[in-house]
Amino acid sequence: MSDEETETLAGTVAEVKEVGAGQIIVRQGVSLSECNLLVAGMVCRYKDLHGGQRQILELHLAGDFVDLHSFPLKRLEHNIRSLTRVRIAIVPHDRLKRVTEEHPHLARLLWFSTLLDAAIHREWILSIGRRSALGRVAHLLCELFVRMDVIGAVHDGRYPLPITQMDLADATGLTAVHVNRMLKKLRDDKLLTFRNGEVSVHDWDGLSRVADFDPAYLYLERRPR
Amino acid sequence: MSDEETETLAGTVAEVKEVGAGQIIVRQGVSLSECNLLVAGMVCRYKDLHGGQRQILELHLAGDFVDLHSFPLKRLEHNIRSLTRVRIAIVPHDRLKRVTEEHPHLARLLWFSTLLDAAIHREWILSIGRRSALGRVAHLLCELFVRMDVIGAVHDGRYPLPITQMDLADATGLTAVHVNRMLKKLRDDKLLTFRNGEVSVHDWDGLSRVADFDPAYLYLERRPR
DNA sequence: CGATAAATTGAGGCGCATCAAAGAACGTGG
DNA sequence: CCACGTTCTTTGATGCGCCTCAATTTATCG
Repeated sequence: MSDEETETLAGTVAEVKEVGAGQIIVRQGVSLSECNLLVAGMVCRYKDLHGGQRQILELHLAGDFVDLHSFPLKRLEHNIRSLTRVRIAIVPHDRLKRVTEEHPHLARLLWFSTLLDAAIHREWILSIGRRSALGRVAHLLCELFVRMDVIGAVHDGRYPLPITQMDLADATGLTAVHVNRMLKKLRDDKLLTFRNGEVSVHDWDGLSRVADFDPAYLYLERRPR
Repeated sequence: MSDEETETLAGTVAEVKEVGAGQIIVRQGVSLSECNLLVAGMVCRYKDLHGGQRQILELHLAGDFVDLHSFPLKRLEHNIRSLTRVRIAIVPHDRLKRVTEEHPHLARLLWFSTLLDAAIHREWILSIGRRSALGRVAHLLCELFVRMDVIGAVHDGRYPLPITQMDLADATGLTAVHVNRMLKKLRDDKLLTFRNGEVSVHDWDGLSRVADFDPAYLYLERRPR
């Protein structure tokens, strides 16, 4: 994104607000007229079954345009909830409409951003469908390592992860008890430690191997305009 | 989509070709300069782990713009394979670029179409992560019923599904053996029959209940321009 | 510092996988 | 149109990975 485009996008922000941890930011089925750009903190998208089972669909970090897809979709079929205290920039749909019509390249970048979410969804389908419990946990923590690294949140192989093991369970399709056992195994195998809201990677190559991790799906390479 | 927009989009087609069953249409990682619009037949997107386990990510029916997301993404991180003999319309990226710049509303419709895929991905994450094996199979067959109905392929509660039980297994994160048992149970419970490449739904309400199916994620309602 | 939520560990059970083999459907060529 | 190989479906027997239930320890927060 060019500096000019960054400025154009920044100009669409109508308001910046703070929300506490554990708050529902967008509720499924509600008609929407604005999007939420996550400035600081962490949120998740999730869905529940009637039986009460919860599945987290994606984890979002600072910089993510959490519900940009509500612009074309008009409503969401899932909920969005803050995992920590968060700062959110509000972008009205009508401003997005104007900006995307006047700036085709920026429009494609925004489109790209929603497609990146879809690519992450697909990797999660693979993960939950075919990876072992250990592989699933390892893979998720690999993904977050790379995404945290992109936003400069990794230092000395460590990054903050202020969520519970139950959240990890809901993201991987496991139970909190089993996630705990898998984390113990990763720790015992000297691959990584997750403690006090921080992930510390000790052996990236070993971890990637267990996770069968390939960052290609995160589309990190520089792209032509 | 207006008649004029339909015509505009039709004008972007450079070529229509036929491909046999079981052919790879797009290979992961390859740089792309055109998209494939499925005119007839059925294709799937899938990914493999190094261990050889396969996961199908989405099933596509006639009318689906199978890899429209390659337009902004430039390459795909998964494969696309024909499940049956298919007819495909080829749309070059440069024509899409021109059309989307000149027709903002059509651009949003195309964006919407890729977001619908993402919504389907999310429902699959929920399905594979939290539904029972029976629920997963039932839910997938519910989804296909509704999508087949949209394209007018459902007659007397029946629709064609020319794929194998192994394909169903790869789509639901199960084994072919267990899918077979779940199909038997659905049959014994008089909910549906899947035989000779055709699904016959006997009890939609019962099936929906077992699947915990809610078609909201398919965004079927009419939307404002 | 007390209350509450989260992490940890153990014991036991179930759902789905794995392995195996027979039967049915399908495609292909004679 | 039938013979035949191949793929797909079906069913049974067995095992394991993850879930469930439960209790204790540790962290978090007002």
